[in-house]
Parts: sequence; structure tokens; C-alpha cells
Amino acid sequence: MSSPRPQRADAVRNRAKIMAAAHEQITANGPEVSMEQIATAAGFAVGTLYKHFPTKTDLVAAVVAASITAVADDAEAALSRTCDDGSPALEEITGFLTRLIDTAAHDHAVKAAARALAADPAALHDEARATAALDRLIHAAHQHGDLRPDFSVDDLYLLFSTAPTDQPAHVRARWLALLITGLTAR
Amino acid sequence: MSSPRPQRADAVRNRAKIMAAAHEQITANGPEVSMEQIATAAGFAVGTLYKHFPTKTDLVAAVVAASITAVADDAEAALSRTCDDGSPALEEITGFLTRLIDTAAHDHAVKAAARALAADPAALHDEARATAALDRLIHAAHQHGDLRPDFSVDDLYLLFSTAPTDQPAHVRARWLALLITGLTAR
DNA sequence: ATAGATCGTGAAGCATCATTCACCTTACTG
DNA sequence: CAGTAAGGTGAATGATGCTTCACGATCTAT
Repeated sequence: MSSPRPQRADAVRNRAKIMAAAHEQITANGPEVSMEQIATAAGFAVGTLYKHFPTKTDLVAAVVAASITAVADDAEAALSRTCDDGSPALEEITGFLTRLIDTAAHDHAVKAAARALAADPAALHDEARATAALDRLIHAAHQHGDLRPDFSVDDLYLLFSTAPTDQPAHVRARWLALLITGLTAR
Repeated sequence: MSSPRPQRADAVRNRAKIMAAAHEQITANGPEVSMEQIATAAGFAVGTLYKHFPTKTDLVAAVVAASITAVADDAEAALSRTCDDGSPALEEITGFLTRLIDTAAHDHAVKAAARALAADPAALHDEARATAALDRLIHAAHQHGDLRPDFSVDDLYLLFSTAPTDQPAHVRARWLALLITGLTAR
């Protein structure tokens, strides 16, 4: 009944190295990088990756889930700017969307995270934090009468997941401009 | 200086068969169907496809370009409903968008065509026809004061290219609803 | 009908990848 | 410090898919 044996210390370290390298590679090249490439970047052989993650899909999912963290941070910062400094909620929402899209344009991991969010709006590491902050932000905008009353967090995720992240900056900006006028209250 | 020799009659027929099969396969399975699968569907060996198209990319491009035809037809029909029957231009525009998105949800060829349109708004077979019709429709809506004054055909293509065509119908509808309120004049 | 080019064939070549496993190495335990 | 299980290795396997090419079949101009 005794626990079979604890995980080795170096294994924990190496797992972190693998995650870091995978995150870097996916950020730069998208989730279709080869396991070989991730392994090389991490300084290991491919077999090692499979000692930690049963399949490539699992590794990618772990990385994608973790990359929500930065998004959640940004959402919370936006929320506190509204709550503490009185910045207009609608402005913070559109600012958040803008930053997110610009980030995703360079960061394939965030882009993949967006798709995952839209497909299954849960089960992503730190997703709850982001959702909670955005929810309060949206609520504040509703109270203020800025935002169309039926707008929800799911809508935000939906819009983000369809952003033209592979288009040049001026196209992304135009897309946002078309969108945002549809968000204001009637 | 005499033309080397005309193309053989059967070769012309077979090229059409290949195009038809490729269109069918790409419509159903997307542009990533294998050349083998297209060849089988067409009733030929792979080598034959390469006698007609130097690379898979060329074959796919040809199919995608051709699949604009149906879109152009729809655009022209919408235009004539407005010009001849006095149907509101804005309604025809949103109707066009709605139909196009629903089509793309099932037809991978149209979806690919949309991406191609947004990337390079020219050089697609029948693209000019669609653009001309939509342009007149947009112009009519502007005259009527329904549509935001800065809205253009490029915007329409941009919006369409970002539609969530792989989401279920109610999500697509919601996405459209969010968009369309942003299109009306201020 | 015949020559001669065009066309069609499909197995083979070549790449790319995910995944496995028999074998060595290393960290931990007693 | 020795024994042992966990950890790491990387060549091999098998799948998939684009592309080529030497050969035989077919069409067409004469």
C-alpha cells in the first residue's frame, strides 16, 4: 500500500525543459512542428518526449492550455484598470481584443489556444481566470450602457477565434473596426 | 513557326473529368485530399493528373478558382433582385453573406476560395463578375443610406474569409448577428 | 494503314513524421 | 555503496503523400 516510488528530481526538471522548448517552438512555428524539432530544441532525444507525454497531441494540448496564462493576466489587468482607475469598460474590452489579436498574429500558441477556447470554452489551464475577469468587464460595460446588452464572454471568444491573425496589421485593424461598431449599445 | 500540334481530343475530355473529380473531392474533403484519391475518383492513375497539372497546388488552385462561379451567380441574382424588384440592397447583402457562409460550411472548395479571395482579391476565375455585382449592390445600399459609408467589397471578402465555417449553424448565425449590426449606417 | 507524337500507367523514389523499444545511464533507497 | 527502477536514447518501423519516369496504349495527320 506504500506509494510505489516518487518521481525522480531530474525527470521533473526535464519535463519543464520539454514544456518550455515546446512552447517556444509552437509559438514560433505553430502546432505542426515535428516532435524531432521540439526534442532538439529541448536538448533531448524524441523518445524522452514520449516518456513524458503519451502522444504529440497531449504535449501540444498541455502547451496550448498553459499559454492562456498570459491572456488571463492581461484580462485581469484590464479589469483592474476599470475597477480601480475608472477606465471605461468598453474601451478596455476593445483594447483587450486588439492586443490579443496582435499577439496571436505573432504567437501561434495563443492562436491555437483561441481555437481551443472557441471549440470548448473550458478545460484550458487558467481559462477560468480569464473568463471571470472578462465577465466582470462585460458586466461593467453593460451597467454603463455602452455594450449591446446581449453580448457575452462566449461572444468575445467567438469573435477572437475568427480574427484574421494571418493578415497584415492594417487588415487586422480594419476587421476590428468593422466589428467594434457592432458591439456598442443600441 | 507552325503550332507544334493541337491537343488531343481525349486529353481535353480527360482533363475535364479530372477537374470534375477534383472539385467533388475538394468540396467534400478539403484541399488536403491526396492526389491518389482524386485520381481514383476520376478513374485515372496519379500520373495522369501530373500530365495535366504540374503539381498538386496547381490542380487545387484551378478547382478553387473555378468554384467562384456559383458565388458570382448568386451575387448577380441578388443584384437583379434589388435593381429589378426593388428588394432592399442591405438585405440582399446580408442575405448573400448568410448564404455564402452556410454554403462554405459544407463546401470546402468555396471555403478555400474565400481564403484565396481575401489573400489576393483578383486572379480567381469569375472573381470579377462577383466583385462587379457586389460593388453595385453596395453602391445601392450606400445611396439608400443603409450601409456604413466606408464599407467596400474588400470588406465583404474580409468578413467572409473570417467566418467560423467549421462551427455549428447557431454559432455561425450568432457571429453574423454580431457583425451585421456593425454594418448599418450611423 | 502507318508513323509518330501525345497520353495514360502505376510502381518506385523520396520526404516527412509520429511512435516504439531494446538497451544503456542515472538517480535514489536502504 | 550496491541494487534497482525510472529515465533517456535514437535507430528502426510504418504510415502517408507528392512526384517521377520508362514503358505501353491511343489518337491523328497523312
